[in-house]
Amino acid sequence: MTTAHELTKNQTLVFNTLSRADGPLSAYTILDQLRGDGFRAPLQVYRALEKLLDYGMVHRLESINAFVACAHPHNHSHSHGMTAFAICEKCGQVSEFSDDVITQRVRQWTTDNGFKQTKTTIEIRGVCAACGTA
Amino acid sequence: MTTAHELTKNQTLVFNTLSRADGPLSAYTILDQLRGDGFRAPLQVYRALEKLLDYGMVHRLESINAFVACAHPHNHSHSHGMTAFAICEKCGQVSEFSDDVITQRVRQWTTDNGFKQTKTTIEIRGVCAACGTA
DNA sequence: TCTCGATATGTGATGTTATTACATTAGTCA
DNA sequence: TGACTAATGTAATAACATCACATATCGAGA
Repeated sequence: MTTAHELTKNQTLVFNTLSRADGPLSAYTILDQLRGDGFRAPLQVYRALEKLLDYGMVHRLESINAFVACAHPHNHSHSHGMTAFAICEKCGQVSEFSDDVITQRVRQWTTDNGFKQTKTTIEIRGVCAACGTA
Repeated sequence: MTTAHELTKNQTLVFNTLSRADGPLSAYTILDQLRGDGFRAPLQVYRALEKLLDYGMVHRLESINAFVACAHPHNHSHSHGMTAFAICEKCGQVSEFSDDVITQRVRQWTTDNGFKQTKTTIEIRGVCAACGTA
């Protein structure tokens, strides 16, 4: 299951950019950071992101149109659980967590309602502890 | 508590458009539907939506950049739990529900982590019962 | 080796979503 | 009236994402 994916050149560049960043980046920010490496067009970024999302190495934050490297790189122990994100609106930091009870309750609802789930987004917006006390 | 908000002309037009729709609409779709009523620019829609979101009469679906009239018109009191949405990718129908356990678990995490939550998004993408059996 | 097919890449144009900036209008109230 | 506030009108632009088409790269057979 946990295959180590061979990344292509562009995928590697995009993934490294996200890994080095200390918060989520938009596709266009990634593009700008990779101009020096020959990137010229948005599609180069979006295509790489698509694969990285497939591989589970990157997450998309729907509520801010941004992307972030997965916080649990080689640990897929939570891979059948849904991942939730807490996004600080002050500093931009994202905390990733997974809660079995939430996963369970969502599954409960989908089962009860015959809904075939493909992807679930859970994003909490607010102010993180560090920014809240500052 | 549940104040009936006086809606302005544009807010009323936008809200009625969303209410009549049998699924979520994008801001630009709303705009097109209201051209006959004098709407000319996106901002007219976005400004109305902003207020309607404030009033809790409309929800924004982050994962599809669209808006939908609240399914529970009367008691929109914020003290109730977080609202989750199941969005069918076949027919576009949205089911709105609220789960106390999920609300509880999210609050638990935010409390434990000193995160001051302002807004939470829970969106399930997939195929609804009707489309799944069809 | 050559050719085929699959995958990856390059590039410009276009489509879609959202905001900024500034002008105008309408209602409230001292 | 005048001054203040909320709502509206409009153009331009910013931000996010995809389409269409050309080219390149690489591995599996003939």
